[in-house]
Amino acid sequence: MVKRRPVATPTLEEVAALAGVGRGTVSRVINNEAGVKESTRRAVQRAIAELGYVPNLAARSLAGRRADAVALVMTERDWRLFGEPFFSETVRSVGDALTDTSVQLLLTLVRTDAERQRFLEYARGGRVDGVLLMSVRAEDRLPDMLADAGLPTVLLGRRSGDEQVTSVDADNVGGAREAVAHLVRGGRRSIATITGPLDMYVAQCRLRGYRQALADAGLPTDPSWTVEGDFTEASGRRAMTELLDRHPDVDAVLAASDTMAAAALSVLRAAGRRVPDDVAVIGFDDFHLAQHTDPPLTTVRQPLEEIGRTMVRLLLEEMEQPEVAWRHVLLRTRLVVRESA
Amino acid sequence: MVKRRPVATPTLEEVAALAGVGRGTVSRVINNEAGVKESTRRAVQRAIAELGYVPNLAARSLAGRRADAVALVMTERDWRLFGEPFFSETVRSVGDALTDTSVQLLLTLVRTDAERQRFLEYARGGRVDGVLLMSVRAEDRLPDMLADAGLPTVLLGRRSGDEQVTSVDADNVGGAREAVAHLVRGGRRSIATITGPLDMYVAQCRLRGYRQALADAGLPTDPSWTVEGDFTEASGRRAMTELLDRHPDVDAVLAASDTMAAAALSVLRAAGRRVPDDVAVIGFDDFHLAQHTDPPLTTVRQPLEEIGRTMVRLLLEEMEQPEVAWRHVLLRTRLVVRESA
DNA sequence: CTGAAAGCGCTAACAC
DNA sequence: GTGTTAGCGCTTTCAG
Repeated sequence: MVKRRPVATPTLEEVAALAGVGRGTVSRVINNEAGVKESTRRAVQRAIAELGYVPNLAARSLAGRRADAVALVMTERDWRLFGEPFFSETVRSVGDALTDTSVQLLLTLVRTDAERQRFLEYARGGRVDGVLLMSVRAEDRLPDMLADAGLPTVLLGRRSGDEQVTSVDADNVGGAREAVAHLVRGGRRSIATITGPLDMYVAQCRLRGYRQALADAGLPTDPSWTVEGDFTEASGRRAMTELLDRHPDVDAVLAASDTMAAAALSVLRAAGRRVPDDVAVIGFDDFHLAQHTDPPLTTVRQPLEEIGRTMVRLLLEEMEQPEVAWRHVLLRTRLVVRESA
Repeated sequence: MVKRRPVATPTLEEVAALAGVGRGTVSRVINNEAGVKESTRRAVQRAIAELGYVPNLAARSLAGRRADAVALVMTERDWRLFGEPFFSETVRSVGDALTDTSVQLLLTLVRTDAERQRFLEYARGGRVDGVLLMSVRAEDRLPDMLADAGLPTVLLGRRSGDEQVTSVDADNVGGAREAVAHLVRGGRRSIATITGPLDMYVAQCRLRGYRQALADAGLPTDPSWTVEGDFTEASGRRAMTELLDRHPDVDAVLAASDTMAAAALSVLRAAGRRVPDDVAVIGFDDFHLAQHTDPPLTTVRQPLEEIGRTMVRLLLEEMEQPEVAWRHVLLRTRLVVRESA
């Protein structure tokens, strides 16, 4: 019924006194260091249990100069993706990759300038040993500020072609290229693409892959076969309508997101086209497609689990041995074929 | 191209030296304390800027005994709700409520026992000044352990009728009661309910409200009109099918979740019932209903924004002035009528 | 209004 | 193996 007053936390020194040893020894025990006689270790542990001792992390940080925590920053854009599998799966895999360490994962929301500033002080203030950032806007300097402050920093995706901060990304160029090559092999020749917002590097890459594949196949790349979308349902509809208008003979579409692929699909069907017999549609990932279309479309799948794992690996590496330069890791996508195109 | 080595962070002392003042003065300036001559304040700020000084938060915590951060814990159950508006809206409102403070919000995942233990050490170690917990399982002792450790702790929802930790909850009893009263006013007499898992307090409350309303109206409460679900689509279908089987004359259903309400709706329609003319359906919240049904059903809406705001308020209050006892706040729900039942 | 000094609780280096 | 000691960088009295 009555809440206990914040009990004065016992200190390491009190533990040492009770156990009849020095502070150093207690420190060694709680940090699981080797070189402590088994009997004394036991005595210390008993004292710890008896006192209900919990190490003061601020003191540990101050003396040991590390926080044993990393932050995963979600910016405004991510926030709207909160429910997206792409997002939650990545977070999950990051958590999984950290599960066997003593590193606490902290998710932080950075939506406003005030939050951004607060986080910057938090991170530069040493409360975390490293920072993971998701889908940062091209013009966002936060990653640079963190990296410049000497904090190990890893991005999911790159902001541009000459990203200066360590990053992990799916091989979007390769993925798009492979998808289009698949279409070509299936006999398609009139292949259009609905891109993402072209001020985003990921969208540029996917478009580049599309173009490369066409070039590889000796097919022309007329700009009229490319329509820019913004990853949303609405933009996908608009783009597909536009494409049908320009090129009634289109026989395949590469969409830069699953949402736009689904939208394209429904526009095509409404227009009386049969998918995939008449027109083939390929999107990136298929979280939404899996729910909204029947049958599911062929997709370029990103290795989300591996992305999270790799981000953590790079971060931990940089934490224990500061790298002089940034690194970029590209992970291969996988083409999941669900139709006989 | 080359990452700068972690620059040795300047300390408060260096700032003091450069500004030609004592450390105490610098401390007062960075903490915006009154009682510093304007000219010296300016001098200090110049030195801070020149050196790029950032306070070491570990040292500040150690000396000042506070972390300026609070954690919002997501347990396994929440995680599956990651994409749920109920979840993301609550997190958002918590973030908003904290936006004008200097308190950093940290979202933490607690899925496994290892993560749970790690978080406990993190929190008890003083890295946060308070903890918010979402939808904790009835048997979960984490909140008690935190509260016992003297940490201000606020729950979203209660684990049982005699919750011993401060909590904020929607008035589920009142909400269900109001919904059923509305049905009764509309002339319904054969009112069934699909409950949530009855080992969850929230489900018990909603069932109680249903029963109270029937009693209020002088209607009998036969157990055969109550079927237990688990908030999911599948359980809603099963329950509705069962109800139709038992009571073909059912003319209204109160479902303890929007998902189950949507499921009930589709089962009813498949059975040839007209909704709401023939059978009225009311659910709690309507994030899913809004997408999946047409027309949307009448719903009992929870004040999510207010819930987050209130949780933060209580937490901050307890942080600045430790309460002796826990408190519970119940927030009124709102019945959103979308049909002429 | 401001400087000096005493810790906050821990780690790590160094003796024994 | 284990005790001792010197800080880590800041807040907070307490003088002045």
